[in-house]
Amino acid sequence: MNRRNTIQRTLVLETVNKLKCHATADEIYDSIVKEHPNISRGTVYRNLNYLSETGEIRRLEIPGGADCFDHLCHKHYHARCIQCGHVFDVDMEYLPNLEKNIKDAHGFEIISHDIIFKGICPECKKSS
Amino acid sequence: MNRRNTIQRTLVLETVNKLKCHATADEIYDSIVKEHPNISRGTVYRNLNYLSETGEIRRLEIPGGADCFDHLCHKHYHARCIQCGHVFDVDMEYLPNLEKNIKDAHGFEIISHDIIFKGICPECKKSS
DNA sequence: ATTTATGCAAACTATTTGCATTGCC
DNA sequence: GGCAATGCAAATAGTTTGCATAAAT
Repeated sequence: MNRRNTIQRTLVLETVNKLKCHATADEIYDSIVKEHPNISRGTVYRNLNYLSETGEIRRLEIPGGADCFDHLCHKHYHARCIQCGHVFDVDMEYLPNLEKNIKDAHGFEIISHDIIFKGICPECKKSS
Repeated sequence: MNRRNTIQRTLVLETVNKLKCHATADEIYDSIVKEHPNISRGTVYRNLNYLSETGEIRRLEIPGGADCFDHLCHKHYHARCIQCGHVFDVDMEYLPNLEKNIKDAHGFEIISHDIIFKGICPECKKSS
């Protein structure tokens, strides 16, 4: 299980860092293919999984949508438009103590938490 | 667009109420098929969508998993085991004021929010 | 030389949709 | 009778996987 730094791996990591936030696997793939037409979707997915596991990038699981990948930045929350599906960052303090509010976790060991706000984005509000 | 109360619709609603919480479309379908072998998966999905829209049941979008459907109960938060994928209720007060903590929503109109804790459930902790 | 990683295609999971038919109101 | 809803199957979206080949160490 020795890591091997392939061009493809490097490309995926660089592209996630370049796109900064909320890029889906497909967007990352699209961005890479432009320059490297031979890379395969499977490889992009495999590397996104690998890099999330090593902690080099962060995976954001979107309810009702495709997973997104972020470069490492401060933890923050998200809002998703229920109409267009777009994900936005929310300007709100991260609540590291939130997990202490749990009265009884029934033996569940908590590792992290996400807050996802749902609503209508400005764009969609305009066109409705 | 006049609602028509079919046997299938009634069955889906009753089954969601019976299973109480966190039943996936598939679990709901399985439960109904036992008694009514002719019902189709498509119909179950269509009715789950319909009943969520009318507000008769609640849809819970699970990041990285299948959507769940709840009968109407008090709002609460969830924890999902990153190993087995099971969803649990969390015994923690609902925070109706959470949305007020947002400093700048950039014109985003917030309708609701979810908090999802991630971690390892007691079962999976045992077997690792 | 070894063995991890790739490319490709096929498989898979969750869900939606087109269409002819059924059956509620 | 009219139109909403069904059953079925095919389509879709997102992602994973098996396998032979390529390439990093």
